[in-house]
Amino acid sequence: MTYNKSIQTRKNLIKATAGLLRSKGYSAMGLSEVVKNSSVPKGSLYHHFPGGKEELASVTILETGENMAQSVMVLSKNSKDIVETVGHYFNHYIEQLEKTEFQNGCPLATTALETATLTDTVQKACSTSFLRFEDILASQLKESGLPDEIAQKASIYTIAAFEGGLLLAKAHNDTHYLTVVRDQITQHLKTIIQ
Amino acid sequence: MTYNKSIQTRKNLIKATAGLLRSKGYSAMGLSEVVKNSSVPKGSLYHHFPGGKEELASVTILETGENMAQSVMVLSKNSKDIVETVGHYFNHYIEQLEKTEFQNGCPLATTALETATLTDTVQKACSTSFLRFEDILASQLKESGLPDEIAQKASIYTIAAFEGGLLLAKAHNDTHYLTVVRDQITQHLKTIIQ
DNA sequence: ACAAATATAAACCAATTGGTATATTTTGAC
DNA sequence: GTCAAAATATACCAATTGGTTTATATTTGT
Repeated sequence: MTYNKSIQTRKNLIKATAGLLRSKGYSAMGLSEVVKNSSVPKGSLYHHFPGGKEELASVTILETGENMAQSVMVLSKNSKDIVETVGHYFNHYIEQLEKTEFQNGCPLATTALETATLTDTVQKACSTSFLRFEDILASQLKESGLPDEIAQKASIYTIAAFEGGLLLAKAHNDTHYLTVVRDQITQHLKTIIQ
Repeated sequence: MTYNKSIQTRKNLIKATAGLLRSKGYSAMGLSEVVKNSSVPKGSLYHHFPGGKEELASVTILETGENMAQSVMVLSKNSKDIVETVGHYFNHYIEQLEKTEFQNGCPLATTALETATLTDTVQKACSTSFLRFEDILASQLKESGLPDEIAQKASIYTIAAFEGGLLLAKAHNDTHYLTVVRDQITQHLKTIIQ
């Protein structure tokens, strides 16, 4: 085996970081909390991520973006059309919010807002992750017959509604806001894909 | 005069806090930064806000919410209909983002996401402020002839799109995202108010 | 099996965090 | 003008922050 334990350590660090970034964001996430939640000593953290907090967060955010994109792909394979896919995606987050007492909203949002003008590397990681998400959704919309430019704009619009809905739901501690947004955006999508 | 300097001190503290909450959020805002930006000694801060950081942030957030609601009212008085009002509101934030190199997005969003599961008092302040905003917009939509329930839902949908657009614009450091969302939501509003 | 590369552990650091204590100054009503 | 209340200023605190160092242990290819 080639450094199995090492790979596991890295995975544990990223997993703990992802959870903390999602629930509390970048600034409130202490590295002491990361090492505690992952049962990894601090020395190992700096061995795997010499760039410290910024590198750890950047790598985690990029992996998170990849996971989000993947889950859209999986979801769309099990749905009859893009409208159903988006509906399911909203429902997944509604469940997450309720299951975790509103700790688990969008894995990127809080960090993206905080780091936009704080650290270049994390900001770029967030941007890349959102772009990945946007492109996957846009490609699904194109498959529904929308022209390229329309699809790209509809993708942005849908993600904006999604993020805004998540924000309001978390701010109010009430998933009602997310259901309202879900119903309206799916209605809109239904009308534009003939 | 009755304690003019005291009132000014309080105003300075709230103004500095508002700026920091808007650009960096709650966790990254240090009280040492607040007292520096406001030229107020730390002792005065705890005199005016015995509850410390939480109280200072809560009061600031509530005042910010009031200001946002007021600006919608002013804007709608100078617009021919709700569609124009919303368009102008988006444009204002587009300008703000560009003018401040993406520091000044939504004055509530970052703090709302961070504090949703961190502090009860700040979370409630954010919720109250968003609700104030939502109700003002809903009442404007009702004046355009929409039935109560439809207006309330359209208000939520509009604010979600707005917040999501701001989030994406900040995450990407690109106001393009906000213009796309603006165009689509105003188009939508145009169709529902006959 | 063994040396070289890699990873872990734990003690340690300066700087900053939110928050206090207390002495001094300023204020306004009488 | 006096005096009590209110506000300000400064020095201070323990706790935590991100980050470093160094010694030890573990894996690895050969």
